[in-house]
Amino acid sequence: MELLEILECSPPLAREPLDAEQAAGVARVFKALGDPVRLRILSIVASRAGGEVCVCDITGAFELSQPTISHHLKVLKEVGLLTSERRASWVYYRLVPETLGELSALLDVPATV
Amino acid sequence: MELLEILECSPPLAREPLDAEQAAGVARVFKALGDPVRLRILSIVASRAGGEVCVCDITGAFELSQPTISHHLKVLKEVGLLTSERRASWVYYRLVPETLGELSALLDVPATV
DNA sequence: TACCTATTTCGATGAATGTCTATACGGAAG
DNA sequence: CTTCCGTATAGACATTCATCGAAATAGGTA
Repeated sequence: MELLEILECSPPLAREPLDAEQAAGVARVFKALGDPVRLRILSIVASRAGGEVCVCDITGAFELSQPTISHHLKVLKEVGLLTSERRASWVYYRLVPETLGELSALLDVPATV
Repeated sequence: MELLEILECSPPLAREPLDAEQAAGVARVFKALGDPVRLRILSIVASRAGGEVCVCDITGAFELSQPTISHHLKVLKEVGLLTSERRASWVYYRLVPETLGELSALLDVPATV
């Protein structure tokens, strides 16, 4: 169930085929990345200097309703790409760099030669 | 329209936010990766020593109908992850390592420190 | 030309997804 | 305690997607 564990146990695509369970876990994460809005949200959070972004900062960057943004944040959080913390009235989202790093390693190609 | 070009022009997520056009292009590729069957197909092709895989070899690895496999191959090909070549009666699929490499770079995190 | 085989395309169906509006929750301030 | 602000959830709707069976296409062979 722990997606990060599945990612850690999955070999790079170029080394050996994924089994069904690994593929199912990895696919969940990529599916979360397969939406333009979520990609932009993730890049906003990932590139933020302090590492934290308030939800209100994100909703301001899109023409979408607040619940829609909240839904996308939830999806990114469920697959382990983001975490959230509430402080006072605001909720701050933060990147989980380990998850992103595992994905990057999974796709890495060992030099085309 | 060239997805590989879009990938090449898209900065790593951790460096700067994607604009709408970049996000749309990148999302198409990740969406293609967001299916367990396609991930397994891609890993089969990517890890194959000779670099080439016949469609008949792929269908044998799944419990799915042959047209379904063909559909997934088409999706992977449309986003630039695979290419195909016909020789005699058989079609051989091959990985496009540049596309995978661009994706890996996009997700790369510069060391969490 | 006709035939065989491997592959792709077509049409349909049930499930999943993105978006919205309306509502509920949680903390802060009068 | 009541009200307000920011955020999350619930329900609904239209669209997209994965899968299948059946039919069509393409290469090679004779």
